[in-house]
Amino acid sequence: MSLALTRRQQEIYDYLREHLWEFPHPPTLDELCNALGLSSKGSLHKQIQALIEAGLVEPMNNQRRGIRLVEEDAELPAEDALPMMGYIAAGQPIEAIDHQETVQVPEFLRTTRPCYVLQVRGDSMIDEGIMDGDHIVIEQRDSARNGEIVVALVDGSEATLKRIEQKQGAVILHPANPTMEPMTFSPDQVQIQGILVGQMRRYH
Amino acid sequence: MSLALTRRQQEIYDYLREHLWEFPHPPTLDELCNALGLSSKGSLHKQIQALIEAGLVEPMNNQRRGIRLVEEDAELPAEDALPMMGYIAAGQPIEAIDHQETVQVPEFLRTTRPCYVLQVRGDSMIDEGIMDGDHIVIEQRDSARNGEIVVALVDGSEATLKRIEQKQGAVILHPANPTMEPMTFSPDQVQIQGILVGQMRRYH
DNA sequence: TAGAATAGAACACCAGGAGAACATAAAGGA
DNA sequence: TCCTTTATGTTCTCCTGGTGTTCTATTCTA
Repeated sequence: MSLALTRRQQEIYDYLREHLWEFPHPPTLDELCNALGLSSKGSLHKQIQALIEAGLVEPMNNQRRGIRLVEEDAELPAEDALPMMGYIAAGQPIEAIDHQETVQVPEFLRTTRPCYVLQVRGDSMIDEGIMDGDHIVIEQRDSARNGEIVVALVDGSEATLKRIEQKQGAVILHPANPTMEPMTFSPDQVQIQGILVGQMRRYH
Repeated sequence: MSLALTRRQQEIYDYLREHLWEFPHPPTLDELCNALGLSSKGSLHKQIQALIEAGLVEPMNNQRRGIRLVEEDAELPAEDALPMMGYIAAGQPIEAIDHQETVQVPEFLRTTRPCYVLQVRGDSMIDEGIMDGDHIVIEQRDSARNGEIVVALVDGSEATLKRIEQKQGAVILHPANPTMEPMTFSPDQVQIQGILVGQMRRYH
């Protein structure tokens, strides 16, 4: 298979892959025409037909609202996927997500030890360039060196992402946000769950 | 097959291998002429024809789908690798790196269009959470919507990473650093080279 | 001097678009 | 149950411009 697509066919296919999910129902030809700036569904139908013959779109035999992409068959074995554990917001427990989810993480953003991914909520680390919505890669560990950014569980309930400073008999957690104050705890109040090793953000 | 290439044919082939990926679609003869500084597609066609006969370029028999290289079924280091083009520091040309280098980029940090990776030098976008040393993923484009963060070439020499605002007859580039001022240019001073679609940082 | 490369014009060809007409399925209504 | 309406997919034809192809004359270069 895999006939060579013309440029326009490629464009339309790209568009479908990018925007198809936005439609509440699979779109009609007219709706797609509208979205693509065409004024003749006949023309679009011809293009779609080509994509069907190329095996990229499921054939729709007179079905209505029948435009669907064929399943990306191969679930990538995803050698480079790490589990997405949930959301971390300063001062709250990590909010786990129910269904198993994974996130692709390039090799250089992780370590050789077990890692997992969290998504950040809130701006408590904004001065470190970690923003609301960022994905962060955490290496699983129960101890840290001073100056590392850690996921810490305070009093067994609140999870936070903070820079850590450990002294004799005290643990100080420094947020990276000028509107927040460092907080001091006794070592047995603070349980380290991992340290920050990578961060990713998408802009689109 | 495997006729000896003339010098010019070799040059063109080298160019294709190096720059073909930059085109959003396989380029037409006219586009390639433009890119190569030729003014006659007839001439280019003869050269391309020779490359086709040598088995290096996919034949296009009156089909209009642009110039494609035949599949180098060889290497392709990783499906998810993008070329690392060099360093970008506000106010300086992009510093290209000589040797070919690639960076692993997870799928959700890029788009379906051609992308590449730069490494940031300096703090000009620090309020956007983009810090010195970060890897950024750029989608190759020559236009942008207002509010997008772009790689812009100013006066043909200085490259910067800034949020763009385009008005009638003026382009304003907003740095995300309180110590720097927005700068206004005329549209023909500013050439957009791509838009920011992803960002990565390592902490170890 | 011969082959390579370029410019430029002219040509051939079809992808892609518009739009109309038709076919068919879903939804109602009587 | 049958007919009508409506929404939507399908199939046409026609046309245009973009795009590949071919040719010839000219310049470049070894």
